[in-house]
Amino acid sequence: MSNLPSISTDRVPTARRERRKEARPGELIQAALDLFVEKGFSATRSEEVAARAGVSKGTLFLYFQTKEDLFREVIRTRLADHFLAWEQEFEVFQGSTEDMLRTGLHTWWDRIGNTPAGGLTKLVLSESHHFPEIASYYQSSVVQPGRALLARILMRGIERGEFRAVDVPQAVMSLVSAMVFVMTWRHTIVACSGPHATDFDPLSFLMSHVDLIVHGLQAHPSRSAPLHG
Amino acid sequence: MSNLPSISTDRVPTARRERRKEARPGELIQAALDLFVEKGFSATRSEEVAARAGVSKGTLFLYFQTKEDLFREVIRTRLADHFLAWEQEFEVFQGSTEDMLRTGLHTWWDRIGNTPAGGLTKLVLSESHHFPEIASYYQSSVVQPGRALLARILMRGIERGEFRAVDVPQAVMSLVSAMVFVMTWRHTIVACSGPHATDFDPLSFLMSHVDLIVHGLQAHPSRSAPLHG
Amino acid sequence: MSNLPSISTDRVPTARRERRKEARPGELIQAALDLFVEKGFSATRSEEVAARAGVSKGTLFLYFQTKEDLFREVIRTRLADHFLAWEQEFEVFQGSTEDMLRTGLHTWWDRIGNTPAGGLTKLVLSESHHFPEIASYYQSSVVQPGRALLARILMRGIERGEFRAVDVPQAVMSLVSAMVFVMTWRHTIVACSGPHATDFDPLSFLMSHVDLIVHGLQAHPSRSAPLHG
Amino acid sequence: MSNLPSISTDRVPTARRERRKEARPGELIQAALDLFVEKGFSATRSEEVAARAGVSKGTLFLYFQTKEDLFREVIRTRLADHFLAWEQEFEVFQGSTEDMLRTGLHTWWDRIGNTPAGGLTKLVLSESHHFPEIASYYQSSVVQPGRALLARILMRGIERGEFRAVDVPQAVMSLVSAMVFVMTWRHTIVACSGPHATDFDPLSFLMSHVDLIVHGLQAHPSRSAPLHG
DNA sequence: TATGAATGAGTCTTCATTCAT
DNA sequence: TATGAATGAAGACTCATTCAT
Repeated sequence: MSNLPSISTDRVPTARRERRKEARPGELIQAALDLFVEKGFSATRSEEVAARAGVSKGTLFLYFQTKEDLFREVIRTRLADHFLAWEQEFEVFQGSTEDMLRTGLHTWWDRIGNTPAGGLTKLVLSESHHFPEIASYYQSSVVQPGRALLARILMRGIERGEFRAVDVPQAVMSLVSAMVFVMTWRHTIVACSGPHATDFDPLSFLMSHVDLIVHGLQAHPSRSAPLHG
Repeated sequence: MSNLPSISTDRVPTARRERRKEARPGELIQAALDLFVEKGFSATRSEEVAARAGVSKGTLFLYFQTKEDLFREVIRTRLADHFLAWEQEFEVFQGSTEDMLRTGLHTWWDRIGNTPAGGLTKLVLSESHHFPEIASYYQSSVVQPGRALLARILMRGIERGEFRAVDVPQAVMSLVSAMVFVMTWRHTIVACSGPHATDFDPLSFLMSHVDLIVHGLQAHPSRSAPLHG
Repeated sequence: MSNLPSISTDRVPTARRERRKEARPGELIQAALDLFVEKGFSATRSEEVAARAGVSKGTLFLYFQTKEDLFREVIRTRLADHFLAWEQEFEVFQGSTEDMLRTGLHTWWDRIGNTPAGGLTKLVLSESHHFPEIASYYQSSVVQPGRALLARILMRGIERGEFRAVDVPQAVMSLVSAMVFVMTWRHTIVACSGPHATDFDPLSFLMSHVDLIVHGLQAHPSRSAPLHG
Repeated sequence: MSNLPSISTDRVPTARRERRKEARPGELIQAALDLFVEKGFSATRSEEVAARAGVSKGTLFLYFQTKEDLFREVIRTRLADHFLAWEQEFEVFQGSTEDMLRTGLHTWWDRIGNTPAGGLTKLVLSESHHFPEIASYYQSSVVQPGRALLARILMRGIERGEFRAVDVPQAVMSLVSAMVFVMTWRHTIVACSGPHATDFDPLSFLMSHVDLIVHGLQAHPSRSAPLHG
């Protein structure tokens, strides 16, 4: 691996050491995400994160000033940075707003909710007393953009005459509450109760929830109801 | 049950000191509830709890084996013991199931959600990694009874023809998610963001949420909705 | 020892535990002084201090908030608190001011310079970069009072016509410099060079220094010189 | 000695890079001196020294085995090597010994005391616990030569009948103490107290000190003293 | 020669819990 | 019952030094 053809220039950053430098942060963030979600933020020792990423304690602090910083980066790369893509997908979506909501939540579940990243929300809640700045960062970089995106979807429905002119921010929260809830549930009750947790399937709950919300939102609820009866 | 007026018990506390002895656990639990909610569980030192209750550190451990034990007792006396009363109120309720839902959530908000006890849910979530047993206990003594109570209400609505025959457990969760959400929100985002948190009023959100859910639940949605009455 | 006659009241703080509480701070300060002077402040681990005082690490922090705090207390009790007594001795001194100076420095050498406390000055110098507040504290609680006391002595000499009307603050510094010097020397050069340090006796240097300050080097300094020729 | 104009040495550095190679140690030493004095020895990270000298961390360790080595070299090149020149100046001095003392201290102040090199003494004191060898080295290569030089001056005064036949080594120390004192003071108290440190001017103190040493405090010291002339 | 990524030893402080009184 | 002095485990972060390139 370190014997790449030395054809081109004599000082190309090809060496193992060089390549690691670019890969390290991502490896550390991945290790941190897994361990934080698995054991909690405070309960995870920074040395464990380093060890799982295959480096020593000191190396971790070469890339992240503090453990809190690492946490912030995990949130940024695993949650906050997704919004740009989502907003673009929103722009090009064709179809009914009801479908949009279902597709949106389904996609979110696949990409976030049902992945380790879904555990971050609970971590932020758990550590908000100890690390208020993290909670603040999460609020501004994840919650606000998320609410804004959902609000645009609901307004699209209202503008197109698909939905009633309900209080959009409140309705957004009705959706957010379900998303937060399934993430929290998965990493609390399920993690503790184990097997009999099968009486609650997050994705099917999300779809039922959207169903309920949409029926509640519909401008002409009578016709469409049979679709999901 | 042990909090009945002390008329017929076998230990009538005559002396002042005697009375303190019996009151101690309650005073400690109250102090613990307030401090845990205010500062978080791990951030609250046992000595602080003792001090607020007016006793010394050692005395706290005379009544509760560990800090975790104290936490469990707080949950039991401040949350779990409420369900008996609620179930009785449910039996005698007269009126539409929609009213019942609104009244129920409103009452819950006044008695639990908007009191320090409402902060316990977030504490349980936050500490579930450290104390899975407490999460389990909360699940069986608070969540399950709560879900059962809400399920009975929804089934009442369906039986009386007021609601569609939706998936009851899922719909219950749609309600639970909002309740959990407002409690969590109050003690996380609001606590951190401060003033501009005024864009979210928990009670009005709850009512909006019920509104949305009920519209989604209604058997004949077209007639009933004076949209924002 | 713990079986003292239980005659008087039943709750006298006679017990071993009680008595220790009052003795502990002093024991810890003594242990800290010895170790700090012996090994340096930073090089002394707090656990060592505790161990030398015969207690555990935690106990140290029961009496002193931080290691820096402990340092400050060492300075206060071993240096700063002496000034009151010295000022009283100054008031009642009878005799020539030259004698006063000699007696003062001699006393200082016996009580401070030649004891472990004499090592504190060098510690303060050494740690002034890391703990500027300590240097500040030392400056205001030791240096300033010390300079003030010496200034009063010199002014007494001037007022009584024994001394020339020299620049008092500067002359004070000439004395201070020697005091600081002998303390520093003892704990630096001597500590490192070992045996051949015998070419420098601090006390006799101090006396020679006073002699020089009072009489100067000049070959024809009038009448008074013969006194100490 | 090795800093003579590079005329006749056997290694004439032709290329620019070649010149850098030879200049490196000096640049690193200069950077180290400045930073050590400014921030203290242990508070200065090796990387900072390298950075200020315009090289990378690794390069520093190419020229100096350890940080302690670098410290030793700073002392050698910036202090120890001055004595040769001073001794030559001593030989050719014309004038009274009192003038010689004044001139000597004044020169020392300009060339050492008032330059970054003056901070080295305090560094040696501060780090003597950690690096006793350095203190030893300083003692033999700076203190002893310094004392010897001052002793020769005093003895000149005695031989020429200008001074009393005092104990020369002790009197030397009286001068040394002031020199050490002003260097220490500048880099400790002043660095911490800031502005109001203006009540102490090192050079004027040095001159006052020489005045006192030479003339003494006495009120009637005969003809010789044009008191503040 | 020069670089800079990687290493890992070392320490203060908190606080739940105990137990002598 | 009540006290409060004492215990001791546990973990983040720095930086001199190395060595692969």
